[in-house]
Amino acid sequence: MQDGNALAARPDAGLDEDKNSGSREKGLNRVLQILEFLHTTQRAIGIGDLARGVNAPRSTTYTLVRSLVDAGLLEMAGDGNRVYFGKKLYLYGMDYVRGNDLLRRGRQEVDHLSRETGETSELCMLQSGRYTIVHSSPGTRPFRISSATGLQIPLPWTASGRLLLAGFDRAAIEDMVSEDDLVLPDGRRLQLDDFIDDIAVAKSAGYCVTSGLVDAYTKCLAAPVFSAPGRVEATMCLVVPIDTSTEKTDDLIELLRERAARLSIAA
Amino acid sequence: MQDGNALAARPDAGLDEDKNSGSREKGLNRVLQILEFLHTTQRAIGIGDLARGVNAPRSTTYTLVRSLVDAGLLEMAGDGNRVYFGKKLYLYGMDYVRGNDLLRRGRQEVDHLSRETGETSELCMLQSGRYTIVHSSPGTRPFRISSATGLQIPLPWTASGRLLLAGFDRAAIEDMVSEDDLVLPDGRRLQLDDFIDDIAVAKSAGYCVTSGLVDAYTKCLAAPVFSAPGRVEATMCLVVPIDTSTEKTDDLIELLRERAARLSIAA
DNA sequence: CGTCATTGTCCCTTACAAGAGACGCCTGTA
DNA sequence: TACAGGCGTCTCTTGTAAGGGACAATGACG
Repeated sequence: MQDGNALAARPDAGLDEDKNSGSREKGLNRVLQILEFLHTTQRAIGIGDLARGVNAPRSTTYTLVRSLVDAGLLEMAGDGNRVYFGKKLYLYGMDYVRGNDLLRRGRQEVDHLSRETGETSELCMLQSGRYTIVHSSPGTRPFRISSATGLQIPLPWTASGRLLLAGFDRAAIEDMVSEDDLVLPDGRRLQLDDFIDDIAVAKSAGYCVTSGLVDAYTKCLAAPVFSAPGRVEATMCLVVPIDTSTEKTDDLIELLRERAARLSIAA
Repeated sequence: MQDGNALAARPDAGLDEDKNSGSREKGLNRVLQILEFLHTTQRAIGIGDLARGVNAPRSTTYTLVRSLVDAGLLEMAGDGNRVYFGKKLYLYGMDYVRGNDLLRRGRQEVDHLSRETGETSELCMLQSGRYTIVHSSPGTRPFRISSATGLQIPLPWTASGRLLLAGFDRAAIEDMVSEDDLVLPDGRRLQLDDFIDDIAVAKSAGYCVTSGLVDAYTKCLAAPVFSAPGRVEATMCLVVPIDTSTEKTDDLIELLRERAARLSIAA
């Protein structure tokens, strides 16, 4: 994973001022940082490296990791001195799925849609103010568009982001979008006003299409999933080659909107 | 955490360091208890009830829940003052699956097996000294055998339990199996020695069948999945009607062992 | 209308966990 | 052989978070 492209190291814009002055940290916060760190690395990691990664004292890290391993939230990886997520987290995650109609049905719908169209399909949500790919199904194209579940991407880079922010006022949007988020991967810079305009357009249109934002070869089609009238809870989206014909794109959008609407019903 | 399921099985067995004398608890431990509690309730719960459920002061519980909600590990449920697992836990759980070949392939194998045979199929593992159904696929019978993912059952009640303990010595087994665990749902009581004998038999046979242990209508066929020679990492099992013919049972065991062995290879 | 139970917030105290650092143990390499 | 670097454990101190408890605001009774 390219840590370079702003996904991993995020100073968290503003208020979460990084007291690196070594102020004593609450154990729980350290744990949350550890989990988040493992989520970004996506692999087992040594405890020493972990301590360095979350900028915590070694002794503290050992203590916390032991607690977490005992609890089953983390597991020691095969070779013995590395840790990664544990079975407990998987079980809790399954509990979440079970308790969440939208996610459960959304996953099925996404899988179905990608099999049906052959394109990469995703279910996206806001996750504590950030755009998150909650589930994705790869499609059948020879080149696979990279989009791991759980990946977090700046909202302005995506079509879904424009839909997910439909319900929020300007202040809330400014709050969620950092300056860095407005800079696209290719270096271009979006204007916040333009982005907010996009959101309004997407809201009234009931779908959104972006071309060549995250990369130059794809466009992204997205449709909103409502949890209540006007409240966008999630989006379904399709990632297709940027040269897809207008007619085919329109067909796909139509299909996508229909499926997204179907998800909206009982939520 | 030994007292993890205290509320499910034994409302107040008392023996587990239940220092209700008001000893100050570490925040992290409280959090672990909260998560475990939500796992057993399987539903959103009010913060007051939660505090009562984990026997924690209200003020502390509010503080912790707020942290967890901010972090996305928990979410406020729809109506507003209830909490349940959050998206973050789902994402971490998916990370676990991704980083765990055995689980990923095991899930597929189980789904496939149950479609193929029409019987309920499960993947089981030891989870911090407890038997856990990690994944299950319902099968096509009219009466559905209840076996939720994440369910924890006393080891002696199951065929898989006998296989999972194959690698452990007597002391370790005694440590994992409480007195209560030896009492079957119908009230019968197993002798620990008999259980340990069962384990030895299962180990050398390479499979295990139990009839009418958890309930009177089913038998359970299980085969071991090895992560290293001799080390049982998981089991696959089939739950079939107790009156299934011997020949069919034998066929199923054969199939099961083959599939379990296939899982073992690369792990 | 009172009464009782619950919910969410706040403040103050002190028990205790986070952290610094030293220690012994490995393994690699110069 | 000596050194450097990482790992895992342990001890001791002190800053701080857990907890007790009071408070206002709700809502459910009768």
